[in-house]
Amino acid sequence: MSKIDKSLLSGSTSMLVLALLRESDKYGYQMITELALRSDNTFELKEGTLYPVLHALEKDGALKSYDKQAPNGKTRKYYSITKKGLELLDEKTEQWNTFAKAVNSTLMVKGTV
Amino acid sequence: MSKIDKSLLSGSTSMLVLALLRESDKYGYQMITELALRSDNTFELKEGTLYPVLHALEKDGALKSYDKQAPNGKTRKYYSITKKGLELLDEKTEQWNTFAKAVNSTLMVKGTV
DNA sequence: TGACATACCTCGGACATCAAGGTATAATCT
DNA sequence: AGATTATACCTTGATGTCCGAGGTATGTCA
Repeated sequence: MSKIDKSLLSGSTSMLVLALLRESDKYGYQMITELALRSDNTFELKEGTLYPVLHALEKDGALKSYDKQAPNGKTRKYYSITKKGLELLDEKTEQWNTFAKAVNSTLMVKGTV
Repeated sequence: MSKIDKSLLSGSTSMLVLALLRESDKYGYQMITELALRSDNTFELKEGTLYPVLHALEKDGALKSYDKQAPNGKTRKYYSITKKGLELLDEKTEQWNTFAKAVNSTLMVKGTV
């Protein structure tokens, strides 16, 4: 439903990807559809955004990839999160919580609570 | 304290500015110090970011500005939020809530509560 | 006098997002 | 059989945001 300003997404994309992979290994295309599904289409992550992010995370050692044949014959590139990736996720989650709290308290300047 | 990834801020800057101005008219320099204070230094809005944002919001009709002499002799440029700005703030706030909810639900994929 | 705080501003680089394009295979529709 | 759609990967170029670094100017304080 609700389309949100894409710029809000900025910086949180890699966090969301890491969060998805903490659950289980996934391949790129799957992450896009899953994110859209779970967020009720709030996130419509684009391929042009995701793939570079995945490559960067892998280069940083936060992810590892392996190819796997799908039942339909297509080759899928699965990603799994590493120990380093889990640590990065923790960091980013903490930052997110701090950020969200600060935004909310700023938005409520009217003291309306 | 906690420095957060500046990219998280992306897109929310104008929302925060509008929120501050909903409370009362303020001048640029003041917004920077107030935001830092209120957010416990989570937001360290830079001048190079703020001033262009203010100019853009004014150009869009969301803000109006007027000069006012400060007791210390310096001329301050105060901004006040317009009806259009209030509507914009409502929009952005709603988007923010949607976004934050979606992020949180994605982060909790483990079902850990 | 020099240093610092206040108060405004702009420019250029760095980075993230995404539209648009590309490649290739398989399934489905006409 | 041919066309379209879905799956699945990728890159490039344009755009937009943020900020470091610089500039201007006034007032205060040592």
